[in-house]
Amino acid sequence: MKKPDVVAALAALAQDNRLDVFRLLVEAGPEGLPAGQVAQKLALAPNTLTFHFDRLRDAGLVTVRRDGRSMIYAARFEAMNALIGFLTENCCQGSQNATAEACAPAAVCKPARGKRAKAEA
Amino acid sequence: MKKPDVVAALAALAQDNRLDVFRLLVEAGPEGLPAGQVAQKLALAPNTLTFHFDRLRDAGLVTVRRDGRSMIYAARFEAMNALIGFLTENCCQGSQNATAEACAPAAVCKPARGKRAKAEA
DNA sequence: AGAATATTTCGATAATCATCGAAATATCGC
DNA sequence: GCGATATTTCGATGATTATCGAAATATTCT
Repeated sequence: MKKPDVVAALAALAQDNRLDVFRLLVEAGPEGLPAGQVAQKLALAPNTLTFHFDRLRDAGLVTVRRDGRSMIYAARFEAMNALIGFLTENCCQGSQNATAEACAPAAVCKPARGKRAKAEA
Repeated sequence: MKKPDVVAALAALAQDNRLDVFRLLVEAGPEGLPAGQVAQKLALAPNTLTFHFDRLRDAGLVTVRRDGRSMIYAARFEAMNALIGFLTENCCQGSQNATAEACAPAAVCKPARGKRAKAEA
């Protein structure tokens, strides 16, 4: 993943509603969700949602396909992993220098099936 | 790490120059770097750089301390790890559903001392 | 074809952002 | 205290952003 793509992905996720949208799609899994369902769950105007979907799509974080009159959006886990990979490699090293804090090793993409532990907030 | 903090951190990193600044600080390690040195390495005007530092600082991604007439900025690895943790937990699950692509497990904060492998681009 | 549903496109608007030049502040060495 | 160095503050500016209402497009059903 090259830097411009990383910046684009970060920018796409750096917005309240968009982060919610993406998280919802992640939770929904590879099947994805129809735009309307996302709009309803997050209480977003359909045109505003289109705006956000476009940005997530431009950043390569989601895909769309049509199903009847619905548009089904789905998270691209591949892209998300590439992003995390970049951040990990480029923005989280030097940890062995760190004093006490810092760098609790953690696995990327843990199984976490059953309604994960509410994620703290 | 709560969602607003996550959004703030993502926004802070979602800018070309700022991502460079942060990466430089990460590379520099906990010791940090004087503002002037960062300005020089990245060819940024000092006032512009202050602007970016402020944003990184508001997002909790860097710290400052004064040393003589220099201001020394340093990356907060702790915050970076929290961010990666959030993304991993909240935005990278459902992987076991994923078909082939997706979710190559990787360690957060690998040692990576000797001038890491150029990071692809 | 015509009504209904799902989503997108268009145009406008207020807010935030990145950058700049000029001036201010803090610290050092003399 | 004075000149020099390092960085920040201030004010302005053009660009991008998120949201909205209204209209357009696509698809299904009858």
